[in-house]
Amino acid sequence: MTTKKEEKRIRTRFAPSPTGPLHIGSVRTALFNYLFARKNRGDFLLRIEDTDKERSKKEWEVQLMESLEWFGLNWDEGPILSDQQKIDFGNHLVNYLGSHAPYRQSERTYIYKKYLQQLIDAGQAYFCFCTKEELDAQKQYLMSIGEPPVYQGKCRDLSKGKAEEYLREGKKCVIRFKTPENLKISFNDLIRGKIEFDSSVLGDFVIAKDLENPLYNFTCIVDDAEMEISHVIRGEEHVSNTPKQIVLIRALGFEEPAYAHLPLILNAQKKKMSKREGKTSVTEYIEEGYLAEALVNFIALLGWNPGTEREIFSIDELIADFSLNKIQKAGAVFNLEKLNWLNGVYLRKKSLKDLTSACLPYLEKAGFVENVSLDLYRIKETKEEVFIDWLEKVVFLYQERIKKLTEITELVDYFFKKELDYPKELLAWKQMSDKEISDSLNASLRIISDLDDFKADNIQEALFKEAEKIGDRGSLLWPLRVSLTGKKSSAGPMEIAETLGKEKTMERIKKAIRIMKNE
RNA sequence: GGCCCUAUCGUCUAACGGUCAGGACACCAGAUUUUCAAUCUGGUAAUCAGGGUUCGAUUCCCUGUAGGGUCACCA
Repeated sequence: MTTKKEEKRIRTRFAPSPTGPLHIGSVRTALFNYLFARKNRGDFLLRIEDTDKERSKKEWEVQLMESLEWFGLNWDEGPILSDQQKIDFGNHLVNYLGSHAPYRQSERTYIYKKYLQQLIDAGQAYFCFCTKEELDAQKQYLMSIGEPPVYQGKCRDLSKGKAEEYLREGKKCVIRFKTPENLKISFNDLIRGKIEFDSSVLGDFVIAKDLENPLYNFTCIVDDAEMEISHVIRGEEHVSNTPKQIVLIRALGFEEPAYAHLPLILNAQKKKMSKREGKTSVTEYIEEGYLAEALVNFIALLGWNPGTEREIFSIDELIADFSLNKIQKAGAVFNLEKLNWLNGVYLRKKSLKDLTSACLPYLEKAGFVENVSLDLYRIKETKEEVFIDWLEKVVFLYQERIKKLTEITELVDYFFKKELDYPKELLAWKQMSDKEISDSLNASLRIISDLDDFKADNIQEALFKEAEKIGDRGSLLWPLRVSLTGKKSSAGPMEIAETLGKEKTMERIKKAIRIMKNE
């Protein structure tokens, strides 16, 4: 005889509803489910909770899966893709999905119906014919006298005959669960410890609009049981749903999963992040040029810590170090500054090739270049053709300076413009007089025109030699740099000159000289 | 309002009941530098309050305070 419980396979799920873009908090929920499953060599499932037919849209479902793909959060199993889904999802996503389509609640109505009927037959659920107006008034009243605003059970003991009669008449109704009275429902939250509720605060809650239209709390527990989910890891806002789900689980004789409720991600006002203020959907962060690695690293550290002082983690390293008991109980403010820093770290880590290809869409969108053929681009304004290698040189100059991919366009715009537009005063380093500026620019022009091998090192050597005579590098380099970029801050002038090429460099210095002459 | 949860630098967080309360971001100063970054060095900055328990409390208990979540025929 063995008393040791058989090791249950770890199975988690991410269960979003396709009613909008993926929320940053949902990504963290997905990530933690993923990390926990991978860490324990278990399964990670995706379940689309689209029981709300009004609000659920296929477009959101597609976008949601694309976001998950972007983050690299792959799920393990699912039904076979239908022909309709292949059309809806598009080639790219179909290729990506392979055989792992997500579970969709809208396709599982027959399952819920079966269990719903079971509860009704057993007298554990009943039809309620109360009107919305009636219920609203009741709720108002209960709250005004400080009682929990729960259903008072008017239809609870309606006779079977009467209910059937109403049903036949086509009277509007819902299905309520007959919540056991005077019952303490407690569960052991893996993050928070024991949490207890009194069943009186639950009331006879609605579990379905009708047999064909079950509601969240019901579909959720049926699916979790059917899919043999071992750990339900979800946001803190679900704590109050848990006792409802537990009484349903018991009524249906299912096995209770383990629960872990994640602390919320808060905005700067310490409130639950909402769409109203700030960016909450991941698509916005993607568009702004945050990298998946950076976002994953950042989000993981929001409410979880490795127990060491390490800050940088790849997703595989997170899997290796992840554990639920290192998760924080209190909500965490989304700290954009730290995300920016982390993104910079990952941007600097990227190979130049990868970074450049990540920047290209932004450069094209800004109208700087257009793709001509494989590696060939055309600068839109000058019609000049450049190879990808050259674009890599441009990007390289700013690899250490960008925090987000969007920033690349304003940083490098001067490489793509025919004419630079800047005020004359910008050419002055400290208190330089007009004459000093002109002299400085002429000196740079002379030095550069004398140079044969136009490499940054050579340019620097020649320039520094001249600067020594003047005794001040700034008065030579600043005007030169501004003449090439039209900006008060940028990468170094020698590197820029090399990238620009001798001809353009000279053109721009000459232009600056003309500006000094007020021409 | 009822119920539930939470509380360490501005923010994310570390600290078997014994640490000088540690790290990271941000900020400030210095080094480097033509500028802006990057980089390096240093610095400012916290245990919500009051009671217990204990030789000793950030840590355990109670009360208060503050903040958050939730109270749908949404999920």
